[in-house]
Amino acid sequence: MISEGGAASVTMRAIGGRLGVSRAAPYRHFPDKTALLIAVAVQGFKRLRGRLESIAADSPSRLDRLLRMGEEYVRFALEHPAHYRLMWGKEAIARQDEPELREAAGGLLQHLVGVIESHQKSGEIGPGDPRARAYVAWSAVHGLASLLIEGQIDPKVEVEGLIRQTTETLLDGLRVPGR
Amino acid sequence: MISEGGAASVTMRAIGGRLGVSRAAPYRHFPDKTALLIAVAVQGFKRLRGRLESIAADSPSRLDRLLRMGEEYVRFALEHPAHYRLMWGKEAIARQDEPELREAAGGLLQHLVGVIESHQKSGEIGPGDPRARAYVAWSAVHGLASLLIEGQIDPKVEVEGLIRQTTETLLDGLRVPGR
DNA sequence: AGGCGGATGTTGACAATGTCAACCTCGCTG
DNA sequence: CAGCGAGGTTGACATTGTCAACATCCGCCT
Repeated sequence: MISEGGAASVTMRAIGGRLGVSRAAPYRHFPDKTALLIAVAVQGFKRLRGRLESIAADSPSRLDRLLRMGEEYVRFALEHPAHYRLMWGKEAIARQDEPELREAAGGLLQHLVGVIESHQKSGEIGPGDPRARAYVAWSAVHGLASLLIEGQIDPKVEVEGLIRQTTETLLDGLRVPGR
Repeated sequence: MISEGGAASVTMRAIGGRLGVSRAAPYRHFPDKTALLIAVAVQGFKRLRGRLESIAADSPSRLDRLLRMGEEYVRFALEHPAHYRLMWGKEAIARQDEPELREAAGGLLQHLVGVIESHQKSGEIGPGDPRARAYVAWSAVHGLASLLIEGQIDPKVEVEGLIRQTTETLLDGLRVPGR
């Protein structure tokens, strides 16, 4: 439903109708609309993580791996814009800290940190707190994904090229030894 | 109101009440709640642009300028999280392409492109489509700002350091000549 | 001065929505 | 076989965005 009509079209009543059930039925399964949306968001995080991990698995060749992970990340966001937006929007999900959400996002980060550490060991990425470097990498891809999704990027720009350039520039920066 | 109670607290009635006026009064000035929010978002873009331009103005020394612009960008987002979120959320602003919004955001981009071009001329940034390079830079700071605002970054991490590291890594990447 | 129009504001009303409470209705279990 | 709990239903309510009809008031034209 998110994909089809945007987050605004996701209403308790519509969910019920879609399932051939009444408007209040979802409340037997989720305490809140917020809780339901969080569950959907968490599922999104898990899918995204799965995709990134499968890339890391079948692409052992070194730096290539991080590059492809970044590209895949952005591609996921482009394929499921509404879903991706939901994963981030504290707007739609009006709640301070949902442990499940934090955990799902944390898993993603953890995976990235692991990859970065391995590249640091092989010297392809400069030293320094891998967590901080992971945040930097994450910022780059997340930022690009957001800009693309929100339509802030001139449609005339060739998207695949921009994605590649972003990931490569990021890697160039991370490669610099003295930091 | 956005700062105080989040975007959810911004209701037509509350706006009216705040101004000592009735609930429908705002409709004499904006056709829509969406239109009103867009106006607020546009104002946010203008303020942000103003801050970035003033930095560019009083910091003619070369690369330092881009660095400080990036830091200022993230700082703005941290100071006005709800406002910054509104500027991006297609969630809150359910509308396809609002020309005013696009124009405001475009202005920001244009300024950034100009700065990048000047640095390319002086050789501090590698050649290539300045527009594309601007998108890359924008992605980095926007991504970091988003992650910080949405509370995705471990609060134990020292924020100012992370901001600096992000901007420096970005610059390192942009500096690489052969791209 | 007098009147008129446009800008601004007000109240009443309506539909959509999230949510709760009271109630129903099975199928499984002690 | 009685009962209980999971799942479902309808009725109701407050909130909200929004429109229509009506009121008010200030400045301008004659």
